[in-house]
Amino acid sequence: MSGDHSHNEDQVDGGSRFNDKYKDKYKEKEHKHKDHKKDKEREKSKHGNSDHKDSSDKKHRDKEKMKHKDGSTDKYKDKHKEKRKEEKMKSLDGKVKKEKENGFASPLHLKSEPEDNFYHSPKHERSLKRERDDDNDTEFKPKKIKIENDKKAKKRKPEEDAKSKKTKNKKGEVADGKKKAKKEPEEKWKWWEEERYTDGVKWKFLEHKGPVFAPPYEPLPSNVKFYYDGKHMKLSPEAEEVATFFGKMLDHEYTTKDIFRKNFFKDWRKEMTPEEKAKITDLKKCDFNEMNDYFKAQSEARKAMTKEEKLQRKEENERLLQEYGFCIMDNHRERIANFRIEPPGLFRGRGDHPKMGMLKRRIRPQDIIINCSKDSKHPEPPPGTKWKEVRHDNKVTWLVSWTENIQGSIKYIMLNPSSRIKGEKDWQKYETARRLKKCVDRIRNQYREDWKSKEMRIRQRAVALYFIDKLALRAGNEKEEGETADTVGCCSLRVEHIKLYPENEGQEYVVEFDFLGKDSIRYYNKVPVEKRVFKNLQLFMENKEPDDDLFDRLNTSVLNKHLQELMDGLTAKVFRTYNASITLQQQLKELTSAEENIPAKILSYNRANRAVAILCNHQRAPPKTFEKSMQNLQTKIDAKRDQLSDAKRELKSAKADAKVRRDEKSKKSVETKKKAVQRIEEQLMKLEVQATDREENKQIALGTSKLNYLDPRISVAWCKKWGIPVEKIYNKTQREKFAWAIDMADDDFEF
DNA sequence: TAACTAACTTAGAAACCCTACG
DNA sequence: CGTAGGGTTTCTAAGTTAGTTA
Repeated sequence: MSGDHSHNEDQVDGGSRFNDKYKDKYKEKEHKHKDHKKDKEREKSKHGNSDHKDSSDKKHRDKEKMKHKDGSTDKYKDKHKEKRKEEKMKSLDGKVKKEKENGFASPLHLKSEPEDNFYHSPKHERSLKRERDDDNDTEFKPKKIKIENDKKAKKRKPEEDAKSKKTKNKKGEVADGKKKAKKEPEEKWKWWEEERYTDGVKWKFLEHKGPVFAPPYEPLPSNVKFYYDGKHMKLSPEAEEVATFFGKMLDHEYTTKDIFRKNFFKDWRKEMTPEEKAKITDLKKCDFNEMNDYFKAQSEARKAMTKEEKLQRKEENERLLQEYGFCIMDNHRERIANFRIEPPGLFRGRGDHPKMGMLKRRIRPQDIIINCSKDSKHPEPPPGTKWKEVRHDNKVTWLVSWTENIQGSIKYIMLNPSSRIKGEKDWQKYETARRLKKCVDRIRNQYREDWKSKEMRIRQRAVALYFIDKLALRAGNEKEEGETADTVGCCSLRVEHIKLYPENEGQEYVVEFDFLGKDSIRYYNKVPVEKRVFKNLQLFMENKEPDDDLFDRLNTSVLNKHLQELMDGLTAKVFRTYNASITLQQQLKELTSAEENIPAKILSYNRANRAVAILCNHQRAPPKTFEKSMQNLQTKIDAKRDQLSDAKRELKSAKADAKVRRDEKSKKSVETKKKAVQRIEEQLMKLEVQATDREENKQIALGTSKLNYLDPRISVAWCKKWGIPVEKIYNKTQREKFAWAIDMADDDFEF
């Protein structure tokens, strides 16, 4: 058997001696696996591999073997094989099925970042006045907030009005004691001009009103009936509530999926009375249609409400927002992101999620942990109830937490992205990425060196890092099989996810990636790689089954530990941030031309943004109405064209007329006509740009990168440089989130 | 060391709402 | 004035990362 392990050993062409210790360790781990099936599977695959003792394998093995001082093993990484195999048996076309229905198919290539300059990182590096080095620099002058300067005040006028309305309202807030403190300055607080906490403390004072619970269940009116096997059946309130969750979703594809139905039915039965349970044994015999109709009618009714009713609803919402949607954190009133507790319902996992359809139970006060300062006025639980706990932990940022019943994970209520606590973190994230910029050359040289390492784990680490850097892949943690959809990232890639082509379409050493990533979004890409990478991949894949891990000596923890050594604060995800931001900056430089008008410049911006979205594989399902809306737009364009030729014709005749008549009036008429033509031309151009933009955006989602990966200062600087109002790039919410960047970035900001 | 836990960021879909157009 | 449809907001799932525990 010992030989059977060989493929697991750390060894590379360099070869080395056999290592029995490792084998033992490996065995030990095996026994830790909870599932016996998995052990069996393990054995199976070992046998399978032993069959592959080809000469090259032998050669490697016999030569000096690379050792893994870390004693790393195959670890649990492949423990989940069995299930996957089973699934595959069931559906050979699993891939196709699993794929999201977003129509994504073709390899999207980032046109920029050509191979040849990949390792050249932009040189110019300059720091802004106010900037501080993210980690240790605290030499910030805590300026007191003053009036914003005129320019900005002007620019922000529209929202400012809205803002001040809000700030007025807040006077309603409790103003007791020293803590609550000084009246909020009416101007926007520039937290970025103040010093930060350094010691892991997130706040000194925190007060809030607790969460808003989901409204209690309202039983259906008696005329809305449920039928089982064609016969009316009155359900108990508990069973009825869960039934309505399903009834509401009848039009959704989920309800056609086997797993969803199975999970739902199982959980639903748990809520039934013994009688109901005895009777309702087959979901297919359940008729939820009246419920479905009822809820549809309800939403129609809501839409059809009178203005006053709508206004009333709005005001009620606003009241709730004012009361529960804000907290006081360190003397400032800050917006809470999700102050409403998630209502009960059926779990909607993405992709092929094994738990889809399970009942997400209602959260009650006794499930809730409150976090606030000791010296604050603690939120009251609803009458007759108790919180699970009230704690005062100022090393964390959340206000409320509870444990969710599907995955057993913890959910939190936290602050809005516009808040200081989120903003600082965001800013810091980009500063870390900028620090990476300074040393990325070194790191790239290093991993290129490591491709030649004698140690397998180092080679794997280096190749993985290359992918993360070049392709902006996610780190790829291991996941518990059967708990979530089968998706992967870089470190968890399996052999089946890549194909190697020594030569493909005229290019050498092409790797084809095809896997499901986060949210079960397909990643498909064909990329030429360096020869050494290619050879390494061949080596990593040797004697492995399709569902073996490509990087069996690597996981995210190992990788991140290594990265940490290369640069303080460096982790795998920093590469995504860095590459996204640097790409935007590069693309903006490349695509923006001074002569173009504003709409054209904005198109360029969107294209630069798009390059990033493609790099990060941010996709969306093409809107259902996409084709139609494209057509509509085309019709508009055609109409505009006609209008233009009409206007031109009129201009012509006006000109002719003016020539003959030579009077003021006809001259004027020419001028007007000229203007009209110009105006129409502009409109046409705008429409055409819009069409191009939309077409190019069909399956690409720009929002995610804009919100999470692109240093906003790059965009702000670009706007300032070209005289584009930031509003054209960022909507109100985005401007709130990026207020720090809008305030501090000048037109010469360099990422 | 690996498994587990906590905290926090990132993500696409769906719901909502506003506005331009007929 | 009604409405389509597109932008915005909300929702909550699904990741990453670091720290703790066994």
